[in-house]
Amino acid sequence: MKPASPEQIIRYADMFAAMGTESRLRIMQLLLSSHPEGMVVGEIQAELGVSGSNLSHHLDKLRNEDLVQVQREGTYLRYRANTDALQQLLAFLYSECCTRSRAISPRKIVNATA
Amino acid sequence: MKPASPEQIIRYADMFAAMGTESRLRIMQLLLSSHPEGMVVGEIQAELGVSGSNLSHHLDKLRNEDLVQVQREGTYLRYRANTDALQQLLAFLYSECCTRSRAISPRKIVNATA
DNA sequence: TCAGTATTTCAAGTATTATTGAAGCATTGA
DNA sequence: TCAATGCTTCAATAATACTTGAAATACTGA
Repeated sequence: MKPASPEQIIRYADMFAAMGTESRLRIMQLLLSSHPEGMVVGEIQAELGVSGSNLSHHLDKLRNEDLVQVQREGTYLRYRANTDALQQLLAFLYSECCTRSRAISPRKIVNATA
Repeated sequence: MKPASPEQIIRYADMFAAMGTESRLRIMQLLLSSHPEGMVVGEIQAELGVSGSNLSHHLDKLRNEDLVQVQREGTYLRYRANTDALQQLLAFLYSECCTRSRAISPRKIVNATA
C-alpha cells in the first residue's frame, strides 16, 4: 500500500466532505443498503423527506466526488453507490489507522460484527 | 453491530465533515502516524505550513468533533488522535459498506496491505 | 403532438466555514 | 516580576455551502 499522494489526500478530503452532512450520509447509507440495485430519485426522496431540488443538489455533490453513479431508466434516474471509490476511501482510512500506523487494531474494526 | 441511531448518523457526518478538508485530514494523518506520542502544535505547524491562528482553528474543530485530544505540557500543547472515536467511525463505515450491506468485500479493505 | 410525471437547473437568499492579523492568556526561566 | 515563547481568542472579511421555489428539460404514453 503506497502512501497517498497530495492529490489523493485532497480527493479523500473532498469525499469525506461530501459525506459530511446528515442528508448525504443517509443517501449513501440508502444506496449501500440497496446495492447493487440502487434507488431512483423518488424513492430516495420518500425516505429522506427533502425537497426534490435540494435532493438533486445533494446527489450532484455526491456524483461530483464520484461517490455515486447515475443511470437513466426511462423517466427515472437510478443512483447507485460507487463501490470502487468507497473501497478506496475505506482502504485509505483503514490504512492510516490500522496499517501505516498501528493506532487502531484491525480486530476492533472487523470484529465489531458481533 | 446495531444500526446507527439518527443522532449517531449526525455525529458521524460531523466527523466526516471535520476530516473533509485537506489541512485537517493531513493533521489527522500526522497525529495517527505519530501515535501514541502525538505532536505539539509547533511541530504540526512546521509540517503543514499554515498560520498559527488558522491551525488553532482547525485543531479546535477536530477537538470539537472529538477526533483529537489535547494535553498541556509546560508551554506546549500536545495533540493526539482520539483512537476510540476514530475506531467507531471506521467501524461504522466498514459496517455500512461490508457488513450491513455486502457492497464491498472485506478482503478488499484488509488485504489492501500488499 | 400533447399532457403528465420525474428530475434537474436557475437564481437568489441565507447560513456556515475558512482565513487573517492583532491582541490576549499561559507557562517558563531568569 | 519581567521578558520570551507557545498557542489561543477576537473580530472582521472572504469564500463556500446549503436551501428554496420557480422554471426548464427529459421521457413516456395516449
